[in-house]
Amino acid sequence: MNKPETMRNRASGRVTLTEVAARAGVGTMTASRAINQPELVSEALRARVEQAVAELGYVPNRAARALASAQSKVIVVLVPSLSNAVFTAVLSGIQDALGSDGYQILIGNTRYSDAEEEKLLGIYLQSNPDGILLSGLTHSKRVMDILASSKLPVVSMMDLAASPDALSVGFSQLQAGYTMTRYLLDKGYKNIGFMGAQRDERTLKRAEGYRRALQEAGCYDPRRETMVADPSTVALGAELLGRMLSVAPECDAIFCCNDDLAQGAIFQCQRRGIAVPGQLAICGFNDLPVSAWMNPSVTTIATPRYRVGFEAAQLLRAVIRGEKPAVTRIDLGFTLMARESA
Amino acid sequence: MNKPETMRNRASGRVTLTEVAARAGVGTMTASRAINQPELVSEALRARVEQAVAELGYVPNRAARALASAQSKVIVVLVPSLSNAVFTAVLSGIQDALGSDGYQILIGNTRYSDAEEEKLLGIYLQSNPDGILLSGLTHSKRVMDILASSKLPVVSMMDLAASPDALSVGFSQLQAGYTMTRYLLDKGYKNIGFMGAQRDERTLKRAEGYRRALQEAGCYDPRRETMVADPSTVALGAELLGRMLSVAPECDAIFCCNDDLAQGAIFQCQRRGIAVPGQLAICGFNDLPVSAWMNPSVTTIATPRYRVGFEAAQLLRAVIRGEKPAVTRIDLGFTLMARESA
DNA sequence: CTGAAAGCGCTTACAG
DNA sequence: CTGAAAGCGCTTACAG
Repeated sequence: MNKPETMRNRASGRVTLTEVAARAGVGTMTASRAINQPELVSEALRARVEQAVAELGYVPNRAARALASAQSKVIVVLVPSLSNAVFTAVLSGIQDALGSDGYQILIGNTRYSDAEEEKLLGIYLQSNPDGILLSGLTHSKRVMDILASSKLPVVSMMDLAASPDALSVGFSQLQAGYTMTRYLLDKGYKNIGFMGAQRDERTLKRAEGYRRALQEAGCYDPRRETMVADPSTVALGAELLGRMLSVAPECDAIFCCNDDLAQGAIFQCQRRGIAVPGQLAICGFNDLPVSAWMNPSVTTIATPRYRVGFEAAQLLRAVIRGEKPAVTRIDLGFTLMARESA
Repeated sequence: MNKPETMRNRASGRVTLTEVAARAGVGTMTASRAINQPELVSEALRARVEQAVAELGYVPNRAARALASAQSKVIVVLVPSLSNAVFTAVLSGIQDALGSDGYQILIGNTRYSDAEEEKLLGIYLQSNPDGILLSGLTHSKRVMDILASSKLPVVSMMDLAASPDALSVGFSQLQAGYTMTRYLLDKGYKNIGFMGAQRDERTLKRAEGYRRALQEAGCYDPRRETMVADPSTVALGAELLGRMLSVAPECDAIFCCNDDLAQGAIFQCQRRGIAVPGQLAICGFNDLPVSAWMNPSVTTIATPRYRVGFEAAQLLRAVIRGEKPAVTRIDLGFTLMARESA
């Protein structure tokens, strides 16, 4: 009566659509339609199939569906960090934009490494994704090649692409760096330093904006620029402040490429008895949660990361559906938050 | 010569194993073996297949593999939050433990919601995962039912299960809450308050430890307990401090269920001119990055979240491989960090 | 509105 | 060490 052991071995042991259909007394593909396109099926039939699903505890097999339909409903997201609150906010935006649409989001953490990005991309491409969300504009040659040969739609997040052919959602990192530096100049600071970590694309662009503003004002001095490859943390901010002050004690203001650096620098000043902003002004970037509350509160650039994720996901979805987006470069801007520290 | 249009329609357009095999002049399944179990194949053959893979740019189709092998190599991870640094550290640990093994990690953010947890579980079960990593011990009846009927191996993270039949990796949240409160009592504080957010399982257990210690010492007063459902943030800590002080101005110490609450409370004290710990001692939980650096530095409990993720993933993998683990309840402990704020 | 047939791209037994 | 056949669980044309 039962199938012989060897015939059962291949099966997953789960309830299949065929069993649901049999129970409902319909064909397999009618059952499929009743579940996936209920509007194309008679009311009574839908009810019968639904009941069979419930009774049997049927769970669709996504792998089978992906294989048969050549559509995975998977979207790959690559972010450089999960410990950075900026990118977890981006992820929230993506989830909110995509979650309800049956998409599965594959999150890859590249840890600011090109090699890791290549590896993750290779692995995630095996899932035959419908589209890709990438952080930043700049990627290794191999990543660009892989992306090109995959022919998949890609949206870049956090910065604005130069070419309107590329899809991007974010704001000008360079502009933001420039704006913050201009703010410090307008406040009368002259010897303005820059502290950067990670050497990632966005930090470098902010530094470029910083440099440009100072050069225009005729007070750029490369001695006042400190850039390290380590990840951005409060501890690093504390350390870099010491380094900066020993190299360039004349600094009257420091622009930190991220808020955690600024927070660490301020804590270090407090320990050393340096008044902020009295003796030294310090500002950050991103407006992380602690910045508005600590004393002194941190002057910074608030960035629309949640919306970046949300809009990027929306844009990608539109392209996947075959729409030709009117705007390919979505500028979400940024906001200078003038507070106590600078 | 070409297949008619209608025959091609179903295909994904990607290079298949069959094409790789043809190019290498071997059978499909030999090609499969050369790729997946190269040690079972002759050196020369492996080289030929490898070359064909490279020339054609072959990317395996994960859905097809999952379907044919009834093994998805997918592991589902459900965390209650991504903005909480505790869980991003857990995720890092999981990735490090699993990443190199070909596992794909499906991350679900339940946002501290039972309904969301049920929904995510239902969706992720469609991917036929090999195992599940869950945060916490307590879940809704529906989640427990779904889990049971899935028959999948499950490891609970962050706390220790009562039963040795369940797999769990973490530490005793209750013990930790007790320990912190004992520390405050030993320092001579009598009117010790508790500030909690989220009302999640772990917060409730820490509160229970707090209560137990105070009851033993004969100085428990429910008026000094403030618990809200909102997510734990610095801003909330600042707000709750105000609330606590208006209800129970006699407080001489406050135990916050999370560091961000403690940080917010301390910032608020600074704004109100309340000396910490002179007039009011404040301590937190989890040892988040800012806590060691701010002034005053925050007395807290350091929790081994990275290792929780790492060990939980290892344990799950062992069970998936069919091993019977010697220890089903892995206690990673916690460390009291006595600093300046209490 | 409903269904039988074919096929998605791979792997599992099995045989040589 | 190597391979032809069957099948995983679903959906896509196509026909009625």
